[in-house]
Amino acid sequence: MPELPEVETIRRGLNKYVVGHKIIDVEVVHPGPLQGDIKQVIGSQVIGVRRIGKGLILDLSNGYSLAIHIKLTGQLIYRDKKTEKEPFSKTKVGSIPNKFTHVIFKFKVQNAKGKIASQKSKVDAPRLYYNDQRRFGWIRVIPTDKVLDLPFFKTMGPEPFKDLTLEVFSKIVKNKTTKIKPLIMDQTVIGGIGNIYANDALFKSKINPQRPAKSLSNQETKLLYNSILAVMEKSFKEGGASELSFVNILGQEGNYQNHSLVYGKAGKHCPRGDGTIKRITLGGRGTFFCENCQR
DNA sequence: AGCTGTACCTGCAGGC
DNA sequence: TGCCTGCAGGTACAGC
Repeated sequence: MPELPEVETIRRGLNKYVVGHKIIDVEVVHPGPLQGDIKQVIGSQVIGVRRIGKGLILDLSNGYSLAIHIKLTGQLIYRDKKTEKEPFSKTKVGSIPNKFTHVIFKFKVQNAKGKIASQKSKVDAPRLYYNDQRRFGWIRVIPTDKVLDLPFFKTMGPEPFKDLTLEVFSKIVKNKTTKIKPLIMDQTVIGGIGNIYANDALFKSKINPQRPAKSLSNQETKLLYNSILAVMEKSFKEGGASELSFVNILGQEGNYQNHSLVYGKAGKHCPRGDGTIKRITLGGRGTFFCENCQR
């Protein structure tokens, strides 16, 4: 499901296909996810795309930004003349647009010299489709200089591959009585880790998810830190995890779910030894681990 | 302050 | 077959 590697995969896709485009129209099929005045974005150019934790920010030339959170089942799918023949997932997308399409952004393309290329009609315009099956996601239209004041971004913790160094991670873990799995999934503590990678990183580190954070030895802390990076790097290579509805910018599935270590594998044989993967609930979330080798 | 439980939403799996 | 229930998840928030 969408965690740091999935959202980063989408960010890279937006950077490749959407940055530089001018928004000429926005079709609102269902206004549910929208907050703020969406008309505000029409006529502006997409000048950059950022990711903060599991959130995305499209910065526009008119001083506004689109802050987007796809939560569990959101999708951002780009289509234009060049990409319309690319195959996309039949099971996760089906057709474009579909009954889960809430908002459609329509663009003019900018050429290498910075000129806006001519577009015959809005019908042929390149498009970005925002789909969301469970409607948990949101799109906020907000002045760029106010984006980081949104509580979700303002409280975001340090992130793997950015400012979450081993030293920072060690300080987070040290002295905390909280159970280690809910702790690393708390976005205000560390940005970007969700259920799949928390489960797999703890399995890789042979640490029981119920352990109080402060019970981890220095060696275990380092091992967990490296495991978080390792499972996420693996996921980047696999194009993300399409456990639920995740697809990339072209509507294609990732493959990490076929390589996950323990997530969703209750009752299955432990991939490392003689144990069986057990499922418990921790912090209200499904937690998968091997009692035999995670201690 | 920090924790737990629940709401949000809807497709799907499982039970009868 | 088909209805019904419960479950999944990231985040926000109420309540202890």
